[in-house]
Amino acid sequence: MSGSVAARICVGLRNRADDARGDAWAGVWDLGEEDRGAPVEAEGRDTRTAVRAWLRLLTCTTLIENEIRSRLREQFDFTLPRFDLLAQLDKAEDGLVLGEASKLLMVSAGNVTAVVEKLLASGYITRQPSPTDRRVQIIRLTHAGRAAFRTMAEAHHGWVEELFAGLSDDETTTLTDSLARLKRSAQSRIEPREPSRRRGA
Amino acid sequence: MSGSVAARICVGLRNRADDARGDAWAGVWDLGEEDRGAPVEAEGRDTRTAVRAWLRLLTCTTLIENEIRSRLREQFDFTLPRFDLLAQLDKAEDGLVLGEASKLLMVSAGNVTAVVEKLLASGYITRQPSPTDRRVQIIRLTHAGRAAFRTMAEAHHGWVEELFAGLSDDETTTLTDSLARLKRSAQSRIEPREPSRRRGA
DNA sequence: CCGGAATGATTTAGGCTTAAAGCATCTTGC
DNA sequence: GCAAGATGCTTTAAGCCTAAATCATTCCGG
Repeated sequence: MSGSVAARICVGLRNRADDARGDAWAGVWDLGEEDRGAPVEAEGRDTRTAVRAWLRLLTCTTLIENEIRSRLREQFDFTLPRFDLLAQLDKAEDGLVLGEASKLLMVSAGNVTAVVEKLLASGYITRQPSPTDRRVQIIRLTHAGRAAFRTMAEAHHGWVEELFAGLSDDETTTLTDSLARLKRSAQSRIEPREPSRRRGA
Repeated sequence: MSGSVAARICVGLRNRADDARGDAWAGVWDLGEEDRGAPVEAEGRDTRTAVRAWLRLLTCTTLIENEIRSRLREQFDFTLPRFDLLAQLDKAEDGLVLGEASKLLMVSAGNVTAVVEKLLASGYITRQPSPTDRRVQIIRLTHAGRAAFRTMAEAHHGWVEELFAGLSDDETTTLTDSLARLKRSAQSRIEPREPSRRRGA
């Protein structure tokens, strides 16, 4: 996510804009009572509920992602996109086709090309064309890449546990289940986007 | 989020890397049984549970964020970071100091400067130094900016509801509450980062 | 008052990200 | 065979994002 956060409430504090890291967060959560033309429907089906959930989802993710990105940079001088790609490769026993990586990471194909270039330069992966289809490029972890990833992954694991430590196991599991349903909900409502036709349609 | 997703399972499909949009998602969710040196602790306190939750959180957010970004671009030719900044300004009755915007959006100060520049160019906001402190810059919505934001926000609202439509109100509310606790958990474990001292300490 | 420190914003260098265009290769229908 | 289209990757232009350096201003202790 190159995270970005939409729409939270927090007015003012004009003459002392600091201490936001401490307590200004407190009031940030309520959606206030502005009702910018989003009418409550007759039967009372939520309007606002979903938006509130989305904003919290986005804030949590951005918060945690920024922290992980920052620790990864400070402790390993490594970037999150590269780590993410290594993670995918660590799980794919016989390497990944670039297009697969693009889908798994939910980023564009051009982006994968760029990140791969960096990882090649550091010697963490290899890239070779498929023997059966010369359009296809297959990337694989090197030994050095796997070792580096394992080290970072262990730290990463610990960081995540630390950041989630305020939630019980049950609560975490419940959250995970809700998110699975949310993912299905969103996924089913996103029509597969056409890959940009050349001419005509 | 400049979204980026770490560590999911999904091996193979070497010779037909398509259809990932349909069903390849199905298996993507399990964390498999690789136990890369992350030992289950004696008393059975979770290890893995938190990481699984984090990965789902990240995937859900990236999925939804990408979709919203894409619709915003297609339907309004607008970017998400700019929309997010307008959203903050729409809620701040008497404008925002740049530093406040930076904290609310959880992005760096330099980034805010860049996005502000763009919004100034489109005439959606104004920027003026504070009368009491000439270091401080205050940004405000113009009428055009507010109108444009309200139009986009209404669409945005609808998109979010649509994407969450598979969850009941109760489930959505529960999710929101869990995320509030998660945010507190993470927040309390992130030490405020020093703003880079000049010389020495 | 004055100098050092803190604060707020901008600039800079580097990296990630996308959409769209382009190139190479493969597939398909005939 | 072969042309038309599909597919896989790379390139390009533009924009987002960060950390660190820099500049301007304010604050504070003396």
